[in-house]
Amino acid sequence: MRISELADRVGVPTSTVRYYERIGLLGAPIRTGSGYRDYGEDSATQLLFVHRARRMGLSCEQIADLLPIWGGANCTAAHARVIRLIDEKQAEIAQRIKELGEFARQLHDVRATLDASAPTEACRTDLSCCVPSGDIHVVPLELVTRGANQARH
Amino acid sequence: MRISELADRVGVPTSTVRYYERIGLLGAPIRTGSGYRDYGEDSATQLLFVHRARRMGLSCEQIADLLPIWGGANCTAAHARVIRLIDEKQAEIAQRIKELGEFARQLHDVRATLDASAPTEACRTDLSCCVPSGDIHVVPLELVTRGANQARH
DNA sequence: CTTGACCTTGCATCCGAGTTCAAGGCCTAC
DNA sequence: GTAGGCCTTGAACTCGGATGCAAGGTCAAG
Repeated sequence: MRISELADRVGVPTSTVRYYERIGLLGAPIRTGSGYRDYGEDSATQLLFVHRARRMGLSCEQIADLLPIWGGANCTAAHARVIRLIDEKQAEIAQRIKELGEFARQLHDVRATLDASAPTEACRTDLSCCVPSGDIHVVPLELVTRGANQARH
Repeated sequence: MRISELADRVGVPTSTVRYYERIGLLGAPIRTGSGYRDYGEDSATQLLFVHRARRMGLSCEQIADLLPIWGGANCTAAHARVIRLIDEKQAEIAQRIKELGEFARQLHDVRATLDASAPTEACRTDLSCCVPSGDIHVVPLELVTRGANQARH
């Protein structure tokens, strides 16, 4: 398939596809006789992975670290290293989720205060909600998600 | 307190403090006779909030949207708008948490495969783990966190 | 055989979020 | 009173992650 079809399927501009190829996040595809890039299904799968990973907040460099998993090159040597990388990424993700949960709880508290009190009174809540004293407990995911659903309907 | 003390307490460089003032994330403080910035406790509290929010992945623009909560200016008029903003932020956060959870699950699957199989065999797992077919279920937070703990010990 | 949509390359530009620099003023200790 | 450390400003610079542009090649329809 040509570059625009690939780009459309994954939902990125063609300029981004070329950029990812340039920085090594997407392998160079074969070319047609006239020099056009010609992609297969594997490219779509990989590009989708890269695109998703970017949306999760991983940097291009971090994604490049993860890609050898599917590269196949230098496979045996890379095995232990790749496992360690995955563990690190998972720890990072867990940390991010935890902090996001805390932040959501803070916002939830502010909202509750605003909701319950007269406008004029609520405005001077003085940031104390932002600097929680004592231990912070992780918000149960379902609680956060429920808040989101309320917001949408 | 002077700028370097404020910056040290919150853990950002002074250049960042001036930058936040410039783009409106931190109010301009009073000045000493000689023109030095002179901050009070409120500034420290607000700067801490901004710094935390940045670390959660909110953009400066998003943070600027949230700040009126504590601004006090134009209070009554802003009340409903601020509640809506909080709901939106919570929805965004919930979405981020959900996607991060999905991504963590994918990594978890890849890791399990690598762990269980011979290196040479695992290397050709062909990305199918990245494009889950069917519905994706949110990873329970505790599961993700457990993975992180395993990684650390 | 032309029109219009698509493709190629390299290079320049943009954006957010800071960081660094230059040129100079303040302040405290010695 | 001068050295060294902190402060001021505005402007320029950095960096990651793209995006856009110019100048030209390809290709299918009419």
